Amino acid sequence: MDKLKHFYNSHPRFHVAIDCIVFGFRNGELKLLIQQRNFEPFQGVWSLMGGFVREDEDLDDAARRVCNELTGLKDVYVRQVGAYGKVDRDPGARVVSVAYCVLIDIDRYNEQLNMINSSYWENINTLPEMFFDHKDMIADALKLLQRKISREPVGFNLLPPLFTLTQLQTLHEAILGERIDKRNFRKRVGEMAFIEKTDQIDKTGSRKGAYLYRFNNKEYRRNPDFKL
Amino acid sequence: MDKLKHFYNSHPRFHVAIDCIVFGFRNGELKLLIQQRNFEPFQGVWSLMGGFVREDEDLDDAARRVCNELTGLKDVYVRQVGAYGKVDRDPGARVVSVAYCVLIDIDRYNEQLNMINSSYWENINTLPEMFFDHKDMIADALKLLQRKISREPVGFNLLPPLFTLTQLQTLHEAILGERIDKRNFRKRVGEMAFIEKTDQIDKTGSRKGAYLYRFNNKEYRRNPDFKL
DNA sequence: TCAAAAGTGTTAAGTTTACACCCATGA
DNA sequence: TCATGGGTGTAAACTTAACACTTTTGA
Repeated sequence: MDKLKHFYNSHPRFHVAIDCIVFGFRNGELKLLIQQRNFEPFQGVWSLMGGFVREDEDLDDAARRVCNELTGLKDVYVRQVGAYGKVDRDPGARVVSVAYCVLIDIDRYNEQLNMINSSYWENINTLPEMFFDHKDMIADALKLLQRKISREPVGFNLLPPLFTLTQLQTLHEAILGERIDKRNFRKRVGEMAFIEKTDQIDKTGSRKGAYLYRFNNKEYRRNPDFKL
Repeated sequence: MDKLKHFYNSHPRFHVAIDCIVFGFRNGELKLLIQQRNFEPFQGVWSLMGGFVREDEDLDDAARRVCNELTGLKDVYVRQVGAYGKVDRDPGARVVSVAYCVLIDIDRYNEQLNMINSSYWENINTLPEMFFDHKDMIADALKLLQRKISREPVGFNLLPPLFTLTQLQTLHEAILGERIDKRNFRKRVGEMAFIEKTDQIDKTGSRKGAYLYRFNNKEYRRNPDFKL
C-alpha cells in the first residue's frame, strides 16, 4: 500500500476550479452573469463566477454548490462544458478549471447579490474583455446550449413557469442568433403536447394580451419528442 | 503576493489524469484499445489507457503525449470528452480524470505494444467489466463520435489513406450502430468533391475489386460541406 | 382611431427514404 | 459457372421554408 501511495505522490497535484457560465434571459436578450475580480492580480478584470472544488466533493456537486453560492438558487440546470487546463491560464498557480453551463430563470435572481459579488448581467453580444480563457468557455457553453435548445427542453429553465410563445420564440432566436418564422415556430410548438396552453393571459407584452404556456415535464417524459 | 499564495494554498489540490478512449476500425468492427491494470489495487481489471498530467503541460498536450506513449503514433485526432470527478472514483487518491477521444488508423498501430502494455483491441459491443467510471467515459466518447461523424470529416482518421466506399460505409454503420442504404450513402459521397476517387483498385475485399478513395483535406477546406 | 403585438394555413421546394438488378472476377 | 461483393437511378413520402392578413386593445 505504501508503494501505492508513493505511486500517486510521484505525480503533481493541481487546484481544480469550477467556472459557471450563468445564462439568463430578459427583455429578449440572452445575458451572462459576470463578476469583477476583487483581488490582485488582475483586480477589476471581468471573469466568470467561480470557486474551488473541495476535497470531499464530486465535480458536479461542486458546480451546484458554487452556483448556489453565487445565485442563491437551488435545483438549477447545470451541465458540464469541459475542462480547461492551459499551464499558465491562472497567474497565481496551476489551476485546472471545469466549466459548467448554468441556466436560470432571471426573475428568481436576487439583484442585491450583484452588490455583494460585484457582478452584473451583461448581454452575451456585448461582453467586455475577460480573464484568460473565459471567453473560450463562454463560446463553448453557448455552442452546447445552441446544440441542446432544439433537441431537448432546456430553454424552459431560462423562462418563468408561465411564458408566452413570443417569449419562447425570442429566447430561441437569442440563443441561435437568427430570426425564426413565427408561424412555423408555433406550428411546431402546437405539435408538442407537453407545452401546455393555460387560460391565463399576459398583458405586459402587448395591448391585446397573449396566452401563457407552461412546460409539463411529466407529459414530456411520457412522450419525449422534442424538435424546435 | 504572499496573500495570493496563501489564497491558493487554502484550497485542496488533486491529481489530474488523462484517460484515452482509443478507437480503431478493422474487419468492419469498431474497436477500443483497453489495458489490464498491472498494479494493485484492482490488478487485472480492465481500464482505459491513461496517464497523469505533468506540471508543465497543457491538458491537451498531456493527452497527446499519453496517446503517443501508448500507441507510438503522433499527429493523431484527439478531442476532449469531458472531466470526471467523483470523489471516490480512484481507490488510491483523489483523481480528476479528463477523458479524450482518440481516433487512429489501426494499420499504423504496432501490435507488439500490446505485449508491453498488456493491452488489446476489443470490439466496442463486447467490452469486459471496466474500472470505475471508464464505461461512462466510453459511452460519452462514443456519443461524441456519433455526433461528429455525420457533420465533420472525422471518420477518415479511422481509415487508411486509401479506402473503399464499402469500408467507409461500414465504418459509419459501426459507429452509428445501424444499417445504411448503400445507394443513398454513395449518392451523398458523390456530392462531396473532397472524397476523391483514385484510379487504384482494392482486390482484397472482393473478386471484382473496388475503387479506392481518398480524403482531400485541402479540397475540404475550400468547400467544407459535409453531410453523411 | 391608430399603433403594436397576437394569432392563424397553405403551397412550393427540398430532403430523405425505399427499393432491385446487372457487373466483374477468381475459384 | 457460380458465389461474392461492387456498382448504379427513380419515385414517393416527408420535412422544411416562405409567405400576409386579421384581431384585440389601451392610449
